[in-house]
Order: sequence, then C-alpha cells, then structure tokens
Amino acid sequence: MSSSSPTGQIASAADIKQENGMESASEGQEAPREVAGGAAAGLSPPAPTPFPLEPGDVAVAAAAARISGEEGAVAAAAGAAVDQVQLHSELLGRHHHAAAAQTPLAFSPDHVACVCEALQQGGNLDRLARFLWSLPQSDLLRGNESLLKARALVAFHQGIYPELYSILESHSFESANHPLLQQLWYKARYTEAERARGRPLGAVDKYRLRRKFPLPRTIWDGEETVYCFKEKSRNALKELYKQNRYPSPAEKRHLAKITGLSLTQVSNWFKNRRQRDRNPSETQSKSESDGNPSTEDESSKGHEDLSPHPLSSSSDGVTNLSLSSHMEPVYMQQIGNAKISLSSSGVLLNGSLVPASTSPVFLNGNSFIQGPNGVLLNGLNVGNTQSVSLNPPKLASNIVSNGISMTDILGSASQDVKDFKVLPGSVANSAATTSYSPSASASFPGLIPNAEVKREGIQTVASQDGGSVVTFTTPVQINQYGIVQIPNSGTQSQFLNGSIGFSPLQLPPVSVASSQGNLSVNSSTSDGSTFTSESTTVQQGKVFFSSLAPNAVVYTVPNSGQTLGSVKQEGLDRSLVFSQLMPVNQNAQVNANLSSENISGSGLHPLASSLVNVSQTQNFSLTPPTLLTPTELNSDIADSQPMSAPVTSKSTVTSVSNTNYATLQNCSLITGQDLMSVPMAQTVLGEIVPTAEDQVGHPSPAVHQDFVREHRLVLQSVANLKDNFLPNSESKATSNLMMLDSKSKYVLDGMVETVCEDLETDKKELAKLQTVQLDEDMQDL
DNA sequence: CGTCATGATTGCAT
DNA sequence: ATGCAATCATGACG
Repeated sequence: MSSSSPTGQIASAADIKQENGMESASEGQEAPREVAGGAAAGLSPPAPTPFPLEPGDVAVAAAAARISGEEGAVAAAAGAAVDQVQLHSELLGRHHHAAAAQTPLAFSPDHVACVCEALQQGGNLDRLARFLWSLPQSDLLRGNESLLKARALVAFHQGIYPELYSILESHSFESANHPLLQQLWYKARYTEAERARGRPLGAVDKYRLRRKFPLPRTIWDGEETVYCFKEKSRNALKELYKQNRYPSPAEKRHLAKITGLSLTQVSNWFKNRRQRDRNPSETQSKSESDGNPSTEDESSKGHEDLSPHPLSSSSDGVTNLSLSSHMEPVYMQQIGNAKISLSSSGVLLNGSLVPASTSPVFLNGNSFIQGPNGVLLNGLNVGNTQSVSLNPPKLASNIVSNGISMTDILGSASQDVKDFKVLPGSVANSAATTSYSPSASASFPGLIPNAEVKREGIQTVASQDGGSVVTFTTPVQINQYGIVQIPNSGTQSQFLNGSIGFSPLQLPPVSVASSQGNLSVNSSTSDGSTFTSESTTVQQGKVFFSSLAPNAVVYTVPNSGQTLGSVKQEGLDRSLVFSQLMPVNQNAQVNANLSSENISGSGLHPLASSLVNVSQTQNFSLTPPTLLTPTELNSDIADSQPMSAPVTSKSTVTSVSNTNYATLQNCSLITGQDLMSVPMAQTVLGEIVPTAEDQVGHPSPAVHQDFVREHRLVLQSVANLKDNFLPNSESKATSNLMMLDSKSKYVLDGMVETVCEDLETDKKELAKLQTVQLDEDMQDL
C-alpha cells in the first residue's frame, strides 16, 4: 500500500513472462506464426480452408496440440467458429470487392466487431489481420473499439509496436479491454527490450520498463493493484480495521463481499494487520535469508520449480502453460472492485450459450460463443467432448499468445496438476483465492469420481452477468466425473452431489449491487449442494443472485441426452458459475429452452438438485475477469478482462453441431436487470463416457484420471471432432455462414447491442434456425 | 502467533 | 543501461 503509488500500478507485472506465446510472437515473425499457426492447425484441418495453412502450421500442429491444446477445447471450438466466420467474412469481403462500389459496407459495424472479436478469441491473428485488411476504410468503423483492439492485436502480433502504442494512446478504451491492452502494452515493451538486448528480461528489467513506460490512461483507469488485493479492497479493509480490529465473522463476511475477497483472505488480512501493527519491526527480517527468488529467475531459466507452487512466475516464457498464477489474484481483486461492473461477460450455457452483450456468437460444429470478453462456449455438443470456457480476461492474453482463449484455464491445468489442494470439501473457502494457479489444478479427478447423481426436475437457472444469463433446465445426470475448476479459488471448491467440484467463484460485488433481481438460494438446498446464497430470488424461472448471497450457485444444463451439469458455488461471495456440457451426439437435438417457466415452481432448491451429474468428465475452470490491474498485464494469467455489459440482455444462441446437428438453443431470458457478472471463465472438458449411448465413435481418448492432463487429450478429441465436422469444410462452413446470415442479424445485433428485447422474436427465430438446414442454405448461397 | 514464500523495490557496482 | 543482491511488503499457512 504504502509504496504503491506510482509504481504500484505496475506492480504485479512481474511476471508477465508467461506470455510465452506472446513474447515469442512478438519476437520474430517466425515465432508468432508458430503460435498462431499452431492454434490454427489444431483448429482447422489443413485442407479446405480458404486460407491455406502454411507448412509451418502443420508442423506446429503437434506442438500446438500441446500448447494450444491446452488452451483448450474452447480454443478449438473457437477456432472452428472463427474459421467459419472467416469464411463468411471472406465471402463478404469478396463480395465487397466485387461490388464494392455499390455496397459500401457489407457488414454493419457490429458485425465487423463481432468478427473481430471472434477472430481474436480464436487467436488467429493472421486471419484477423487479413480481415482487417479487407475492411473498407469506413468512417463507420473508425471509432469501433473492437476494430481498434483488433488492430492493436495485429500490430502486436506483427511486431509493429509503434503502431500499437499509437493505437493504445489515441483512443480511450473501455475498461473491459484494459487488461488485454495493458498486456499488449507491456509485452510490446518487454519484447522490444528483449530484442534489443538479445536475452530474456528479468523481473527487475521488466519492472524498470514498466516504470519507464507507464500505461497510458487510455487503457488504464489509474487504479493500482498491489499484489493481489486491489486498492479498493484494501481501503475497505483498512476502514473497518480502524473501527474494529477484531471484526466479527459477520463483519468479515460482509467485508469479503464488499471486497470480493474470500473470508479467509479477509481474516488473514486482519490477522496480519494486527500482528504487524503490533510489532512493526519484527515482521520482515527473515525473509531474505532464503535468497531472492526473483533474481534467480533471470539467470536461470527454468528454475522456477523451486517453489512448490505452480505459480512461479518467472519462467522464461518458455512454457506456454504457465500462467502466472500470480496474476490470478488480480482477478479477485478486480472482481471485488467496482470496476467489475464492467464485466458482463459471463455466459453460459447449457448446450447453449448465452452471450453476454456484445459479443458475437458463433457456433457450429462445436458451438461456442464468444463474448466480448472472450467467452466461449461450446456447449454444444460435440460428439463427445464439449467444453465451455468463459474467460474474459484471459482471453486477451491468450489470444495474444496462443490465440487460444483457453489459456487461463489451460494454463492452470497444465501446470498442473500440481498438487493443489483440493479442497475437498472444505467449507471454508479459503483465501486461497488469490493464488490461483494451483487451484486450477485443483480439480481433481479422482475426487469426483463418479458420483452419480440424478436429479430430475427441471430447473432453470439464470445467471446474469453483465448481461448474460443462462438458464438451464435440468434433468441431469452425471455419470462419471464432473469437474469444475475455478482458478481463483483453488481451495474453495466444493463438490456437489459428489460429482462435481467447484471452486467458488466470485462475483464482483459491484455488479451485484447494481443488479437487481435477486433470488435467494438457500443452502438448504436439498442436494446438499452448497448453496449458501442468502438472497436469491427467483423470478419466473430466472434466478438471480444478488451480491448478497454469499455463495454462488451454479448450474447446469439440460440436455435431452445427457448432460453434464456443473455447478458452481462460491466460496466467497457471490459468484455463480455454471457450466454445462452437453454432449449431444448425433442426432439428438437438444433444445434447451429455458424459459423461465420451467423454473417456475421450483425455487432455488430445485436448482441445487439439478446440479448434478454428469456423464462425462469435465473440467471447468472459471476465471474471473480481471479488470485492469497492471499486474495482470504483466502476467498472462492475469488477464482477465472485465466485460462490460452495458445492459444485460438476453442472448440467444444457437448452436449447431455438425454431424448430427444438434441444435441447441438457449435463450436466456434475462430481463434487463440482472447483472451477474461471472467473472470466470470456465473450461470444460468433457469426455464422453460410456454412458452415453452412442457416441459417435470418435476415438475420443479415454478419460483420464487427471483431468488436467487430460485437457490435452480432450483437446485432441475436440480437434478430431472438428475434423469430422469440418471435413466438409465447405459445406459446413457454408452452413455456418448460413447460420450467421440468416440469423446473424438477430444474433449479432442482439449480441452487440446486448439487449434483446424480444424474446419472443428470438424464440421464433431460434425455432427457425433449428430447423434450418445449413447445407441447403449454403447451396443457395 | 509465528513463519514462510515470493513479488516488488531499491541501491550499488559495472 | 545492467546485473546482482538486499530489503521491503504482503498474502498465506501451520
């Protein structure tokens, strides 16, 4: 605190290293390509793509699988979507050129923004660059933030730093984009310095650079973050401390909510504070004895291992995975803070997703959706595997580096497995939140073994984030493992029904406050699931969580077939999460409708019950969006992005799976008010489990016990799926396009605008969509 | 309460 | 401008 002032901003930057991808990218053009290429490769089959992949891509593929793979299924999914988008855009682009004169703008700015977002998330910067290229110089697009952001990314990717700086300094970006942009800013600086020096930078070097090149106010709100706790959180803690050095549990709890910190963190803070106030002198002497870890980083490259924690920040950047664990804390902070309001990203879905406001949605083969923040979902089913990931913040970083959004999650996962503690059931959520990395690992495979839980009942839950809501109905069964990870709270996870573990999520208090609807869910939930939210309210089928609720709940999805439900819970304050997986394989169509109706009778309780089971294994990781902290910037991990959802809107998503085409539609009904922000991102890995009747037969890898590790597998499987889907790239692509075209307006607009007023309309459209045969459309086109 | 672990800063010598 | 080491600051844990 004290020291924080000017430099404080920079503070957490320390480890940006993890950027790995990013750095490498920036360095040379070769490197970058690898990353991007890798992602691309993983995503799309070499062949038919409109844009031929370079050999390098292929080569990288394997590696990519590993790295990007980690990023996750989501990434993969995203990739698919991106491809489609790409196609779409290209077509349009051509069209453009052809008829340029006549049609000034084939896409509306919103569409362009959506495409940009999608490509960004997909991580395919090369394509993004091409897309930008193809865009007409239109005034309409000029001030478009998504475009500017995309340009910044491309500039970074291409190593044109002056342009990057210029872009960042010339436009005041929304806070939701700050984390990403800040990261770009620092990484660019680091990269430049690195190149100049010819060797990787050490912590001190970066620190110096940060001071030398402070973030422009256009991408930084000025709020500093010291370590993990945000300034605001600290202030709140201090205030209460002044009044009462020994806050009661209730007070602590309240404070935790306010600050977005966990109860444990609050308690620790008070503990430390009291102790330090008592004997100021003693506290610190010892630390040094150990030696300085920091220094080591530089010199030695790999070494981070020293610390038991996965966290190690400094790595040479070699590892892609690494995410800075450190960063994570940031999330929390951010969340806690008001800024959060911005975040709106969360979306979830069951098979469907609901996008938060602005983001574009895409789906298909695997459907996924991206939100502005970078949310992806797959809810769809992909044959076997499904993944959903949401993470706003990281995306940015991920994008940059890998191109895959999953990073956070993955990263954490990758790290793996380390051992974290899992928290079995620890009720208390620990402060651990701050450290996140481990948490990720937390999920434990074993733990969740198969609980089977079945619940029936349909329940719908809607969560809201900035604007996204999710509703699910649930009859869910979960068979094997469901795992949920939440990066932030490593320790806090809980299991529901035995089958799933969650870590708590945190929602920004702020957002909550703003949000209106509250539902209360009581812990009483039948399931035993942990719900504690105190106040939750259900509205017609919708559930809102208010900040009040201490705990969050999560939920799941319904699928006709099998579904996974995930639940979430929060340890700290309020958070919600849900993930779902839908395995839809084959023919099944899944319609998830979540209308509020479903919900109706049941109150919350039902929800709880719904949680349950999953037939497959999945991991979810959620990362909360981070706001701006500089720190985050530094580290990849940090990247959470705040999403701002101006309005909550309901979004509808439709996804279509290829093969069998399962259409999922979800409409989240959200009324305008709710805001729930779901900061985290989730990733889900789903593997199909036997239970499912037929699986496509993909050779999906067997599930493993270690989820983490599994990710890779999962990813691969995903890739396969894509392949399967994609094979007909054209048709599919087209189909996708069709989808977009036909619906796009609606969807996109809705997405973009964030607000959809007409649910009915949506429904209708959705219905249409479902029925629509993409292929045919394609042909028509 | 006492300690640890580690990131952030600072100072100093090159 | 750098490299290195010392020191501070702070969250987490046993």
